[in-house]
Amino acid sequence: MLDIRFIKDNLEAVRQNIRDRYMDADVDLLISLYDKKNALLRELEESRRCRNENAQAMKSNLSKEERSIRIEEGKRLKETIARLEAELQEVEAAFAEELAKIPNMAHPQAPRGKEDKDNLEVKRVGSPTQFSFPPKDHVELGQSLDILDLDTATKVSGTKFYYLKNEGTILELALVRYALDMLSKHGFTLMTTPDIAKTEILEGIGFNPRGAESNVYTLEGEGTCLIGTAEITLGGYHSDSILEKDQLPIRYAGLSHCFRREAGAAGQFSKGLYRVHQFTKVEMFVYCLPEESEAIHEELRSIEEEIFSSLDIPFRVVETCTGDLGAPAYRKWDLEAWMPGRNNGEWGEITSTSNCTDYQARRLNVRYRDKDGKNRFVHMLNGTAIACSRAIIAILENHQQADGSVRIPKALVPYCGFDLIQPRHV
RNA sequence: GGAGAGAUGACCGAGCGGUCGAAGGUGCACGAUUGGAAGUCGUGUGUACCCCGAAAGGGUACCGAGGGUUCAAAUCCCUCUCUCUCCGCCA
Repeated sequence: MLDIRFIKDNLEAVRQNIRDRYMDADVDLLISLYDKKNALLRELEESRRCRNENAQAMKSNLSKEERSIRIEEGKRLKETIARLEAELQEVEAAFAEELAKIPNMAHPQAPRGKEDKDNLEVKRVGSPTQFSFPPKDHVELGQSLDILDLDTATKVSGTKFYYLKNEGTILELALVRYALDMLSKHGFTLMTTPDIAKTEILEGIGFNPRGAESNVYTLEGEGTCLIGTAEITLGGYHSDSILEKDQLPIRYAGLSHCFRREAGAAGQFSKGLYRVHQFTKVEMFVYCLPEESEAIHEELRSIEEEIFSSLDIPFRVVETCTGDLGAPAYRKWDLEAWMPGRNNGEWGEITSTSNCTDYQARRLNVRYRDKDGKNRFVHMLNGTAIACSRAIIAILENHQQADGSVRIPKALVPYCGFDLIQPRHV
């Protein structure tokens, strides 16, 4: 969330930002709730002050009559306070709800636009793979290599689930280990995180677990959810704490499963492994000082580039437009890999890195102590190292050969223990 | 899952209806003493929100969390969470 005082001081900028993001939030309602809340708070505090004064006065020796007058006064105040407290609670809840709808401010350079087609290509590494034969898509390849089983997963678990088999299983583990080794070299602390988190943590990160369009699986009667990304568990790790300034930046690499409902995703490209309900991901997460977050954001992007360059996968980098940023992000870059099997060759998102500045830290209450002794909110950033399912698509489709086999990228061979996957079915 | 013990400020630890934002100690900061250091002495030392303001200042809340009793709760009652010990179960 944003700081209400920042909003008050920058009303027009906040309104413009909401328009730029094509979001639905009512700043004027928010401000009127804030003013109402404060008026009630003042009234309540005044009543409490009277109550304390009254109680204080009763410590001394009083006559019977005086004492009973005081007690009556106390009873009256008690009722007033109870009434005001109930009213305040209501207004505060409404205020919090509106405040949560206000998105983070956007980086001045973020392209203004509504949808992903308005994203700005900023860089290309490699060029779309050329084939001397008609390339297959990863679903076909996965079946002929006998490393992927979608049909049985549909029977057992439903659509958008999958089994990895044989070399597919190894390939996923190899990707995980490869990413973890690389992040370890870059100074990240490795973690395997829970796959479940409390609703309040989800909300702090900026997810809305409830509501019809929610992408989150909630667990019945638990107040918990299946996580959609380890960003949640890594961002919640230091909630309600004050970090030492000299321990920043903190870099975590989190391995977790990710669960997404993907309800209403029918119209979007969803063949095979691209849009699934469960996948495995290694996520980068950084807590840092405000003044270093922009540089660290670049660092996260360059690590993502390093990973996919070293896997010999052609990709481009796009800067996400305002309408596609999502509420918590100040700035976001996506890496899109070339996917030869997708609509006869298309770019498809494989990673994403966001600088969320202090938007998440404010709600999760993650601070550090500054030189002047003041507690300030940290900046929080996240980025995908490897999302296994999509990385597997990119590897299979780009590294397929005329005989139907798939070459394992050199960097991954030591992790796989094989350099080629050969067809089992014809 | 069952039985018991506990949760107080940066830390240790007292308090067990009104004199408690909270004794005492440790730590930390500043000052004095010293050639310097140790030591000693003195002073200060939480967070959040609201009001006012140039600054100073004032108010409210916070003693694991939530609810209750009372004119008044760290203190009494209820519920929950967490930690520790023992038992059970288990990968």
